[in-house]
Amino acid sequence: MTTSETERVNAAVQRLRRAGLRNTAARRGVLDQLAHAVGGRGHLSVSELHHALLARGVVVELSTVHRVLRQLVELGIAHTVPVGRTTTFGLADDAHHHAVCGTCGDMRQLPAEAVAASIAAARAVGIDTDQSGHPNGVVVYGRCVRCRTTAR
Amino acid sequence: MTTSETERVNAAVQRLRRAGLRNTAARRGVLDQLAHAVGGRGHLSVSELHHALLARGVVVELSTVHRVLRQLVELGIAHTVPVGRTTTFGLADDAHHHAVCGTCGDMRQLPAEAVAASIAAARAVGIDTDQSGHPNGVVVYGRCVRCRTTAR
DNA sequence: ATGCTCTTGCCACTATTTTGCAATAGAACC
DNA sequence: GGTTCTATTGCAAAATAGTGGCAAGAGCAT
Repeated sequence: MTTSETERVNAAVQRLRRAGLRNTAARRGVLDQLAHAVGGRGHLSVSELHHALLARGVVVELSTVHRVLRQLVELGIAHTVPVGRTTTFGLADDAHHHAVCGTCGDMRQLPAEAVAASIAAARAVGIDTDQSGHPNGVVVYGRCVRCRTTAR
Repeated sequence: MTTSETERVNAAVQRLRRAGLRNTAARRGVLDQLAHAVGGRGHLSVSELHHALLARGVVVELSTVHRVLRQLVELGIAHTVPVGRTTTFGLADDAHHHAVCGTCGDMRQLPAEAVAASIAAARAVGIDTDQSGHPNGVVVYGRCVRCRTTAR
């Protein structure tokens, strides 16, 4: 884990503490994984997260991972992106949005500027994204190059 | 059902026929409901669709509704928008995108122009939405006015 | 070190979607 | 209209995802 990852996890733990939540192994583990994942695919499903934790020796129940993630989302520390019928989770500490391949689930980040017009259009019809916590943000569903060239 | 709704359903049935699929009561029923729903909330969940069909006297199994919807999506006749942990379905015959309240599930349509920049940004990172069928399009997740003022 | 209370494990349960297989029903052809 | 071929549906069972209760266990303020 790089120092930047450590810092992000620490910052998140501080926010938990301020919300009156304790610094437990399960929460640190989940935050570690999320911070680590940002380098790669960016987001993880609950079971990916769970397996990664077990592989690292952090023994937690799947239901606990669900509970931890739900709290992180409520506090705005993590955010969700639905991919197919699974929900994926990522750290929400820098403002970004997502482009997802609906076929393989691969995901890329989109900078806030790129989606500003969409957010403005949504606000114009009464849907506001300027709320901490809760699912919010822009998701563009499409297909990645690989899935476009491979099969149909 | 208005004539425009009938036309949309007929057009969809033609596409089914061209794809070698039969014109069955279940498929017509689902298409009717989807065309009818566009006037209101726009999208329906599988069980909303199922209940609506039964209420109209179209007796079909829930699993059949699932199968029909999957095919419609594969053919690009319908498209999906994930809302919480349920999937909602709508007709895809006019190009539109969605703004969704993550709290109550309420949904508004966004015109293609409004989200063009987001689509371009996604394409720039390798995710292309110009594919018929399969989940595609822009979804803005936020909160509607009612859910913003009510509670937190 | 103690005690208060948040957290977790464990487990049962709901909700949603998928699948195999036999029976049924489109539609092309006679 | 009747026949035939095969896609489609009903049925039922199972896979997948997430939730909720409760007692045991673990943070953390003192």
